[in-house]
Amino acid sequence: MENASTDRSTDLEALEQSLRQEWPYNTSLAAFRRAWTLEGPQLWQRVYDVHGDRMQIKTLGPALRNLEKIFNCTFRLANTKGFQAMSLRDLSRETGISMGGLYAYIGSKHDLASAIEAVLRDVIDEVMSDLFRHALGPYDRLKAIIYGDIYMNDVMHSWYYFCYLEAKGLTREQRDSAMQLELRFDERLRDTFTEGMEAGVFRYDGDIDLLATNTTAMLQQWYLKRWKFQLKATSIETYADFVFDSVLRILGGHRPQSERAAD
Amino acid sequence: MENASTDRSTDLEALEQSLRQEWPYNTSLAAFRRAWTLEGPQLWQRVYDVHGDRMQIKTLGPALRNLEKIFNCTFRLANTKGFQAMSLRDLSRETGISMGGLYAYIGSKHDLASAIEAVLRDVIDEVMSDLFRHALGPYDRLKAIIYGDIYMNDVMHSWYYFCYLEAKGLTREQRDSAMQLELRFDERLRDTFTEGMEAGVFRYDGDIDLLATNTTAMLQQWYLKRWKFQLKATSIETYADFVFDSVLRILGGHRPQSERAAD
DNA sequence: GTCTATATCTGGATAGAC
DNA sequence: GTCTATCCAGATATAGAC
Repeated sequence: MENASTDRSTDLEALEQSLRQEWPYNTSLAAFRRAWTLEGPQLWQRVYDVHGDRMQIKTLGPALRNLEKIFNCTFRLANTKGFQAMSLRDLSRETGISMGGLYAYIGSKHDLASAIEAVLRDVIDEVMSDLFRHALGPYDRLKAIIYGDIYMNDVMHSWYYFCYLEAKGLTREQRDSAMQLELRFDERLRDTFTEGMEAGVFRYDGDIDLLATNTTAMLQQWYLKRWKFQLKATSIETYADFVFDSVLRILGGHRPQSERAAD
Repeated sequence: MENASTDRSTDLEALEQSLRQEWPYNTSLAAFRRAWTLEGPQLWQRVYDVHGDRMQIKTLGPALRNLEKIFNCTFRLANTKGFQAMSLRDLSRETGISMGGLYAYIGSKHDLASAIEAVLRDVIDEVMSDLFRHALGPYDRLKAIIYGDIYMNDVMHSWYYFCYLEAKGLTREQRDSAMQLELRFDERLRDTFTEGMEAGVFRYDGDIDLLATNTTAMLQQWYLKRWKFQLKATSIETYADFVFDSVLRILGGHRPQSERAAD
């Protein structure tokens, strides 16, 4: 991933460059997708990186090709009839891979669900780490969180939807980590609110923890209520604008002069 | 149900009496529970009314006693491991009723899920019909919807949670009705907003449909994110106040003089 | 690396005794 | 009205050929 350097000196460099600038990936869904390539071969490569050690197949060519088939068909089946209700025979038929073949890619049915959760966490962690590595003012930070998260929800829709609805099938550890991840996201929102209030950008005398919690909930709607948005033909930009606008209205916030930059 | 008269003349009477008054059941959770008795024997009687024709047992005594066991254990099992993952042998062990015994109360495993959905719909319909039979001003109507819905979510928590997460296991018809019910709820919120704007009680220039949609989402949080509210020890009154306050802030609304009544 | 064939078991559902 | 015993479809998982 070119966007997420793990090298310390590069981190510092990026951090300085980005001071007082907008997060560069939230200007549009198209820009986000171009920057983060969470689709196509790079996605399946990531799946292989995370899950490869549990596979018998080591040749990259067929591995990536079949991982794509297996995961995509799992989403199609699980997100309509449910993961428990989906049999591996269903999956075999749908992918065109035999039963025996499937087991060269997954250790067990549960392993498959587990891998999906692990890959999604990996992606979220990478994108959010990058977002918080940029030093943004509270207004731009809030904007980056909201737009970035909705874009990510959109690109990784099947993954989020699966993890939300099949959480009960995961291990205790995985459920706990998922809860921790959500709590951490809430905290980051809350800290952004607090920071903005201290800076005089927001003024709000209500319950700031609950506001963070419910902002998270509004963001999750983009993958949880897809049927409704499709029915009403609501575009992703419309929805992201709406969420941002709603939170600002509650917070009593407007973009401060000091944060006006490239945008 | 004493609260939901189907008699027309009584309807009109209640309607006149309630003009310009608050909905009488949203003053506190305790008041709501006292008025609507959605627990105990009356609840199982309702289950029997809705689902009884599919049962072999016709004697009311054991019927109510075992229905309570079966449904409560189903909630405990399904809401932890999932309905599909729960076997009827699990349910048999948990209830203390034999496999054969269970089948005297349900036609099939799927029937059980189906009955849960049907009973919940019945309750929602009854409570909401009553709410909208009262002629309230837009401010009080909004308050009644928000508090009433959260109270109902709380009392019927297991039922809501089950229906939300096991929706995929239901028939196409049932899923469609559930979606219709939610859309109708959104519409009623939206109409309340519109009415309030026309009356000058609210002023809002944003997307009113999305606001209704996301208000519904905030209300659903009370049963979807119970783990978070328990963790943070958020009381139901605190949460209901917060949601009402947030929507009012977005709408730019305050309680008008004209709607001040008994409260 | 992929397939066929098969072992093994679990779960839903029913028959019939009490 | 409730239980025991049993049937059998369908599920996961593996062995071993190609």
